[in-house]
Amino acid sequence: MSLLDHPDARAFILHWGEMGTHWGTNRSVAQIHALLYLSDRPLPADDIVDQLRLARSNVSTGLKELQGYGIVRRVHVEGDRRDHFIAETDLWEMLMRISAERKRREIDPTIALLGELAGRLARDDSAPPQLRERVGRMHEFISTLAAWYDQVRGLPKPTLITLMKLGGKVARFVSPRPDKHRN
Amino acid sequence: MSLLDHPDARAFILHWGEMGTHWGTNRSVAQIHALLYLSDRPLPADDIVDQLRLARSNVSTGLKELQGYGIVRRVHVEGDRRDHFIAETDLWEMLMRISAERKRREIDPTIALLGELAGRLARDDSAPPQLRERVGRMHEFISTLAAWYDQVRGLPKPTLITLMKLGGKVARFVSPRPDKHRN
DNA sequence: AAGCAATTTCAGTTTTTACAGAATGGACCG
DNA sequence: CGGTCCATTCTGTAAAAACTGAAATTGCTT
Repeated sequence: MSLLDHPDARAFILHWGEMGTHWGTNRSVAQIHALLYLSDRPLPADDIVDQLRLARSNVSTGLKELQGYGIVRRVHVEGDRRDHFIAETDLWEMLMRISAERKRREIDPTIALLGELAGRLARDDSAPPQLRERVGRMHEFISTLAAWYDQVRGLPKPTLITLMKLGGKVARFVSPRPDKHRN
Repeated sequence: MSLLDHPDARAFILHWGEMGTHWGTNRSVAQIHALLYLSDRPLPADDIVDQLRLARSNVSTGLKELQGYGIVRRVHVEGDRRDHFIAETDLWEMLMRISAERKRREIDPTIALLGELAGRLARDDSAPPQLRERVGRMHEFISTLAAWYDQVRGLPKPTLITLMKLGGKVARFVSPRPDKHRN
């Protein structure tokens, strides 16, 4: 008896798949992830094929991608030769891993490029001034965000959760005198 | 003389366009945005067409989308009947608007759906226990993130910038005793 | 080391998305 | 009002992405 027989599980998986298409993967990958997230036991690729009606090859690729993000892992199941897969169920962990990986793949190279452009423009007298300024600001801005992310990411999970629950109240701790920095 | 004649401007726009494809819009929209961001004066749609070599219709659609995110606005230019457009140059503002809009369009409906599913599952005795639990957790998790976002978003910009620069040091303010909450 | 089961890779197809050009709509001017 | 200038919407096409099924590879098992 399959999870997908339950209409709410089905709704979850369909929605998750749709979300995927807006957030950087394709439907299949997100659906595979959703299915594994809901499953209470490791699933072999074939089960995923059956439940989601995808081609075997597609599932293989999807699993590889999910493993690349570190949110799915292969496990061995007693008495079965086939690989089985389980999803990370700690949602903090999941979020952290996805964001770390996307930063690595997309943000870091962007920062590198912006740094290069900003550097060159700073020395280029013929460059339009607003070009120099705007590229420079973009570089600085994204670098600042990235640095913040790296630091916060390093905090212990319980601290993060506490901070999160604090919400806007963290503002109490910063001096009410705004600095003059402008981004 | 066009911005795109400058190789660094060109590189910026091309890269930004590429980023767009990974972060929820298409290349054209992101390129239009990049061009406006770099421009020191309001541009009419025709100029965008000429510089980026896009169809007029495409530029029209792209501008509409960017205005939908609130990061581009129409301005009137003295003695010219045509609409002109400028991009938000405050990057904080830009980030805030994009994230607020995406939350509104994608996250909020997801929370609503998850709430519905979680509610129904809680009452459904026949539901597999891990299904109930996992959907419930996902709902709780995303709701918490969203609430955090809404609160932080409301803080004055200078406070946000200060907090950001503090980075991991904010952790100093939270008691080192971890709570037992698990997400 | 041959045979089998499972997985991955690859080439071709389908589906989806982005785009151009044509057609339509609307404001302003004479 | 009729014409011109812009902007937008619509429709078919081109480009890109996702997916399939077949072939190739890996690696276990005897």
